[in-house]
Amino acid sequence: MTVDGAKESHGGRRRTRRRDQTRARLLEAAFRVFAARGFGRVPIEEICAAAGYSRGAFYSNFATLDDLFFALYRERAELIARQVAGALAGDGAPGPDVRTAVDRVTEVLLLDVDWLLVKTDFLAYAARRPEVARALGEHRERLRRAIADRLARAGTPLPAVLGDAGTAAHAVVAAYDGVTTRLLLDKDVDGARAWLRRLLTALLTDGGTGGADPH
Amino acid sequence: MTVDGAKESHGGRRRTRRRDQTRARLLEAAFRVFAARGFGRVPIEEICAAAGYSRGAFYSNFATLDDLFFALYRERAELIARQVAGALAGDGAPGPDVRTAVDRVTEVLLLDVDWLLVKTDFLAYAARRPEVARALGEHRERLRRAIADRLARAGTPLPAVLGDAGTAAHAVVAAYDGVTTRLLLDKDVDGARAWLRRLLTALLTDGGTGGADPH
DNA sequence: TCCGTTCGATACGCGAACGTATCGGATACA
DNA sequence: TGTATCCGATACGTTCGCGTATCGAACGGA
Repeated sequence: MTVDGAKESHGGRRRTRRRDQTRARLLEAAFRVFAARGFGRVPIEEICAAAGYSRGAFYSNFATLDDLFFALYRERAELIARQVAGALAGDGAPGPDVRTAVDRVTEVLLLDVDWLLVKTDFLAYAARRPEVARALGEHRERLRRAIADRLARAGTPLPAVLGDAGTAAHAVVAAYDGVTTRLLLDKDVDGARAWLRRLLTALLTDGGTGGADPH
Repeated sequence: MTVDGAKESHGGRRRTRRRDQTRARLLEAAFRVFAARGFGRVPIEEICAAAGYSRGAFYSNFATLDDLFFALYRERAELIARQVAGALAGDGAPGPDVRTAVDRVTEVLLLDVDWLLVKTDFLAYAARRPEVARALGEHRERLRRAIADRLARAGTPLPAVLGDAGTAAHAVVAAYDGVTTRLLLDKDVDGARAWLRRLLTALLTDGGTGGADPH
């Protein structure tokens, strides 16, 4: 066993400064490389090279490439989740209606195409590994809950087809995922953002001006 | 150049029966293997083994693994597109309102999780290759057009937020993509289908019973 | 400043997968 | 039925990437 840095359960580690830095640099480089080439087509050495290290550094910090990938996803996903939650929580002033929430979320999400690329790889990865799928599912659930809370707090009533705030939150996530797919193909971030806003508006408010009654 | 079967521009090929069969079998096997393990983690030999052939057969029919992957996607996508178009065109009797169309599409789509897996891989693949992205984009456009036509033919007016039928078709595709993501994680096909129907209903009809007016 | 620990670079052996070249058997066509 | 052609199996050599073992250097604590 050369690898022990992968386990963080270590009680009395002594050196940490340099190690943490290399680990962080490896993760950062991995993000770039994965985004550019796709997970699964990336040899370990390429990441090390991008980070300015040798394979020795990698094996000292991670057990396997999957390990690194998982850690990378976890780290970034956590970051995004905090951003979204923050944007949703800290939008007190303008009034708690749904539209402002939509605007907030739309601004925060869909910023970084590279992240969407990596996220898609991770989805494909997780979809074939029940364990990972569960972890990813839980993470998404946390996000959904934040959205549901925000929607519940809103004054505007939701369309009946969607039902409660929880269901509506699911819809929001689905819209986000849907827009992601399109964005990955045309790379038009601004367009995607506008389109997401439109979708969310259509979902979360009664169509309004549209046409006559249903039926 | 051992490979020439990859190019179909060949004017006077002489043998075709056996060749077509092995090609088909290779594609079929590739589908299974890709679905199970994911493109990018699959050695050529594994596909050949699953098809009951040796590497020689592969190299005689395809230039590279990417080649096969692309051909595979193309074939299956064409199939699905025809199914969807068929379902949309051949629903004359029950009346041309949007709800029946939604039901039709919902039944046809989301049948095969394996296909969704491969499709996701292909998305990640295409997102990094402008050429492929364009091809995939065109394919999706054709699908969208079929949906838009059907929507335009429908009696029911669409919500104003979505605007014309073309935009609404975009929304339909987005919903489909969104539901796909969820389905890949929880593998609940029936749930996904019900959820897709709900989403589409919410998108394509004015919420109806929901709440008061917007503003 | 000195020392013990740890980190990461280098060197090594190994196995996997690749792509080509060759060859025997199968196949369409006369 | 004969035969020229094609197809796919087998047998290479090579390259790539992996994981381990070893060692010098960096670092933190006294």
